[in-house]
Amino acid sequence: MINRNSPIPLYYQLIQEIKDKIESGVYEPGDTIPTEIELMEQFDVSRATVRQSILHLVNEGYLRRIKAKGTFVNTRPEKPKFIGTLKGFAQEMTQKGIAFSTKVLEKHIIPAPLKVSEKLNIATEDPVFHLHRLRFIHHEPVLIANSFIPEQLCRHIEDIDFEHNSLYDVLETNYRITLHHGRRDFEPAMPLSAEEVRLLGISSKTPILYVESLVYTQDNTPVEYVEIKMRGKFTVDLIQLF
Amino acid sequence: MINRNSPIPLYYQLIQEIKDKIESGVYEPGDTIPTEIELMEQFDVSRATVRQSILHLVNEGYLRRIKAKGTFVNTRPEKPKFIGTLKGFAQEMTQKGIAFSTKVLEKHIIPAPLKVSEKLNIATEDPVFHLHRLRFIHHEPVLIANSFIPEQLCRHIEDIDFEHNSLYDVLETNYRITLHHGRRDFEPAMPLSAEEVRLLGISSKTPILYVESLVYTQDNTPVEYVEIKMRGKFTVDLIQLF
DNA sequence: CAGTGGTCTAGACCACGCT
DNA sequence: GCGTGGTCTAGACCACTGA
Repeated sequence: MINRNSPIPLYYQLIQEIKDKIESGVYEPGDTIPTEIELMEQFDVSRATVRQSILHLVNEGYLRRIKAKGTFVNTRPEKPKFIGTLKGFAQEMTQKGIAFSTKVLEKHIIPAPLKVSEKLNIATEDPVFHLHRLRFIHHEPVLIANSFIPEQLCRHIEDIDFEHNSLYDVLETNYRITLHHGRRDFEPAMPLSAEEVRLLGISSKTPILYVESLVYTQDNTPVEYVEIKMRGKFTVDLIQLF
Repeated sequence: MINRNSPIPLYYQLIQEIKDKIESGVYEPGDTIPTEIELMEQFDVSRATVRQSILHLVNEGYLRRIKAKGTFVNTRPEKPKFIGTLKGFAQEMTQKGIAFSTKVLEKHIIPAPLKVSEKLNIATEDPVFHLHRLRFIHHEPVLIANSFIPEQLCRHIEDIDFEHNSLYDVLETNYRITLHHGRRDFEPAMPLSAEEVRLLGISSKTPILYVESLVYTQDNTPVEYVEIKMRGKFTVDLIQLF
């Protein structure tokens, strides 16, 4: 079951083995999985390796450990309540048949600022591609996006015309980078700079929506970190306390 | 700096050391911390112990590691955007000067159901105290709460009168359990059972607010898992896309 | 008392970034 | 080529649970 000649680390293979058995129902929620000793023998690896695998799965919420009792299977973590699709602005608009356009404000390789380097898990000052765009719907400015991509993943991307090409298309087509998953954080905010107010054509007292997004490839490499500021209004009916 | 006679594990002492230096600014965001080898020598522990400490801090977002480059300090994670206070219903109401009352529907030690055992990090079927309450404001039923607490933490709690005592007060006063932090998840829902509809005096088509809450002591021991269903309405002005 | 997970040590080899 | 973190081994002792 475990292949020692594979370039895939043993602990990672073991994670997959256990995950598979959980997802396929061999191990059911509430069951204990085999003890560390048993797993050592089954897969002929050291205890430290077994522990590395198990602790990883505990961190991901698949398992919980109780001292002197065993390692228990959790119910599959529910999907996040609000799942968005991993679409870019262009895709979204095209799909809805909405006319849009893009103006590129900035397009350079720069040394990664601290915050960006943290998000992309690279060293501060490592080169990143910075793409700063203003996007329009029906000729109305609605959205400012600041994207950052490690330059290592996309050499010479700064030569591409992003007024007529979508970023996600370019990543997929030119660099064979397929985005796999990601996370977006939404937060209401007030415009921070006069430039934002000017670009979006709003008053400095208009609240905007601030979105931070980080997307990854299948193997969990961070690809794009993007900060979006957009205007508009949105009403949600929530439920209330009193 | 590290005390080998302390009952506190070495790796945990080391975590505190590093965290302190981050929080006090000795290590600044973007800096590298000492290498694993250097930390081994500084604190005279093995590399595995150093790694255990560092990986813990990576998991908590304090550090990030970049192979062949080093271990970097992240900017302090911002506080969650919406911080609530860790108050119970009774405290909240008293503070606002609102008249409220409580009816206990159920009060027993039971074997922990699967979901509860996972939340409280105990084994399924381990004994837990189950408290099922209906709470009123101005004699109107508004809230159903199902609380679960590991029985090990609160022996004989089932003998206490919870119509005139608040749960959090009892935990603090009788059991010396001080709640330290927690998390609440809010979610709109429809009433699931006829009982809920009846108890809350609502129609089965009225949406309700479903809240899951898990609170911990300072040392991260889960104390109370509670599921709340409440009625009411709530309007939030969010910002909107288009 | 045996078995579990929790902690810890002292080694080893590797891939990778830098210079 | 040197130094970094990444992976891995083969031991050890402990505290706690449950029979």
